[in-house]
Amino acid sequence: MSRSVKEIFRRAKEGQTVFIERKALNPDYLPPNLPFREAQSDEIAQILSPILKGSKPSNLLLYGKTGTGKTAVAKSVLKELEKEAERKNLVVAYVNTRTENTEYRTLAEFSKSLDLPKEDQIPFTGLSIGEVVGRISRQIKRNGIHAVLVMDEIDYLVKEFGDGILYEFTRSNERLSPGFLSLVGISNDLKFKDGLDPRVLSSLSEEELVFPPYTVDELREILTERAKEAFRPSVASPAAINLCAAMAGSEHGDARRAIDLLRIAGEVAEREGLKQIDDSCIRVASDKMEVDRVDEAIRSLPVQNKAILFAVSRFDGGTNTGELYIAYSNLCKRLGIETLTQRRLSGILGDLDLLGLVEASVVSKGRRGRTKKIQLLIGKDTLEKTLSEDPAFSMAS
DNA sequence: CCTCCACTGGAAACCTAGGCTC
DNA sequence: GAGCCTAGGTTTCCAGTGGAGG
Repeated sequence: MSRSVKEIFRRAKEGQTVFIERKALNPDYLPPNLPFREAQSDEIAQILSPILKGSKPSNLLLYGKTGTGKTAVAKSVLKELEKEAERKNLVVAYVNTRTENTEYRTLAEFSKSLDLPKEDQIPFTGLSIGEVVGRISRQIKRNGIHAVLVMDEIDYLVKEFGDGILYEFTRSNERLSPGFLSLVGISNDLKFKDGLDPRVLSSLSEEELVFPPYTVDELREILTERAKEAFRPSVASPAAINLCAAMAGSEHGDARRAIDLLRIAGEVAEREGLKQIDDSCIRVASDKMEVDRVDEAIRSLPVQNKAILFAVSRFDGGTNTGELYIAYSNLCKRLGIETLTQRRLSGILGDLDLLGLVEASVVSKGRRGRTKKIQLLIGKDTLEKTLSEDPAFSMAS
């Protein structure tokens, strides 16, 4: 072990590393230009441009699956917009509602960009949402601020807390005059509109823009560009980049995933002391990402779901609901945890299926009834290893 | 073509835990 | 603190069903 530690340090000292600029492959790195998103950038710029003449731009909604460049495009246009604006009362704010985690913190974060007077500062806690909205509105009105607020992962906010603050913001514009507030919502989920008040929806989606997934060819080009920044020359061969693009893109053109894959492959190569990323690095990286994903998915499961998953793993070659329920009940008794009903088990199986940990499909066996055919989709050993971390399972297996 | 199994999956009631208000 | 509200998870109840075997 100490030998490998020494080896690592020696390599680092000699600068014999594959990276020049590792952060070019970080998930939140904003590259100087965003290939294949020119159309979207232009359109957003077009929609927001009235603000430079002092009038209110339409609200805007951006849609697209993860890794289609929504956030990056939005951020880069805003950066440009800020540069362009000579007016001092232009405020551009970006908030990710998921990382802020609550309505209150989302608003508090926004308020930081508004430069509230001392007596109106938003404390960590203690105010009602209405009061916070009030202070923000007052400030916008008083100083005639022209504000653009980008709300990333807005679907999360709506799912967790409803459309209350969106409602406030979308209909408050008369009260803000001479200032105004334009909203740019970013969502992964097309369905989130269902839960919205129709008035909010129509106001929020005055303009809509859909981000299509990247094709494999596009991913390849994106990766090539990033690789040029991130790695020493010839570390990432075209063939390696091709493979990354193909592996990550086969599902749904997720650039984030592709970039992660390339970064991890680079880390693998570095660790192995290679000067080039080869196919095996990428496969190792891909496996690692998959294992991490599964691991994380299992770890964050509630006990009951874990127990059911464990029960499924007892059956090689699949099982069905009735059989599984018996096994599961016994397991619960053994572990000393509550036993849920069969109805519930059926529901949880559906969840596990959605997570891709288990395959559960309804089959009919004619006279012998209908049931779910259930199969474990992940390695038994990974599962057992991860589950054994949970104290409730220490004496299982 | 009908039966009838072994469940499925919808609907609604129930049961907490947590947060908020007074 | 008591009282109220809400959100999730769970249970209860039950009508519904694909298709092998009659």
